Amino acid sequence: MLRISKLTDYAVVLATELASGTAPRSVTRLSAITGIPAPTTSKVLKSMTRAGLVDSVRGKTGGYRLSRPADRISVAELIRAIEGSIAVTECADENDGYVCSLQGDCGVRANWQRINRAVEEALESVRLSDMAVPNSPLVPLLRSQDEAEEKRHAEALEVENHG
Amino acid sequence: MLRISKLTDYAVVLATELASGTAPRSVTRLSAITGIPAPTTSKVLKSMTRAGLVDSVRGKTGGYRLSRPADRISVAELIRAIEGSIAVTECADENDGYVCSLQGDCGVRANWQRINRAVEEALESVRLSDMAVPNSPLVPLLRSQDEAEEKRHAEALEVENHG
DNA sequence: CAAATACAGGACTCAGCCGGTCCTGATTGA
DNA sequence: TCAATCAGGACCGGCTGAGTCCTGTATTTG
Repeated sequence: MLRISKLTDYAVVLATELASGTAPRSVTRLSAITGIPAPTTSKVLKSMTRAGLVDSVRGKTGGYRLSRPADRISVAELIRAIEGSIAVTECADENDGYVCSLQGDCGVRANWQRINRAVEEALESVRLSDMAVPNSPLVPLLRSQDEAEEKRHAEALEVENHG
Repeated sequence: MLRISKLTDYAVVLATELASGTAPRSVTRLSAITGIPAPTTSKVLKSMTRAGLVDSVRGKTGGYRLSRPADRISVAELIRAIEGSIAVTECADENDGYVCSLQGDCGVRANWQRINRAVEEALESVRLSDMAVPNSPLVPLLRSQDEAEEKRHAEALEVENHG
């Protein structure tokens, strides 16, 4: 799993759609285009508005439009808009006043926080404009040659064990 | 959010503990050490056993122990052991026979899959042995200087909008 | 001004699953 | 044989994710 919510997925789809024009489009319209149920579409867009990612225009010719160019909106921001903060583990949420019920000094905690940062930064680097392109060269996460090599090794081992 | 489950967190904690020795340790023992409730500890270890990450030994002197050296077990494997597959979005799950209810050719889908891969590879590169060390230099995910620069820029903008 | 169209902001519901417990075997060491 | 241990379920309660709906407010248009 390691899931992001369905609503977040919708947010990305809607944002991608909005990226294709500048005139505000209504919930009804966007719902029809994307296939996302109207009330849900509305709900998602409201969250995005509060997060400052889209602007809303009321009245007869109103609707929603991106508040910034698509290359200035990151996937991480979209996730945050819908889900609050990005925290892989409860104890990795740096904003939260969470107290761990397990043994006090589990060194694991600090490491989760770093993994979390890593994931967050990866998502930060993917922009809405990248998502709009069907096969853009996204996030070249693999770092060095040798790390890739080690990885392949680990995967090979794993196959042995699973197969 | 973008959460992994609490159980997965437990799995990492337990595995980390197991990494500190080779003799099998019982659920009771591990529960006492980690602070994780015994039945839950048992449940998690059973999943890990099925996934081939730990070996179980029955009988009076039985218990659990790692099936491999800690540097041969990745965080990704632990996650998979508990949560099945690693899939950021439902539609990004390559194993699943999921049919998207939205409009047919959303280019977003392929991109989610790639983000997913990126995250998965990042988690694959983090090993249990890394988690055991309080402050190991984990996943240097940031790639190039300029990307980091652009990121900072985006964050600055975001602060403006939130403040 | 009045009507129609849109968004804003909640309250509300329903289902799924996560976290947790417990029970009944099977296995093994003493 | 007895006690300790794991195996494999069933089971349950509560949270929250996904979705709907209702009331209010803003804006355009005739």
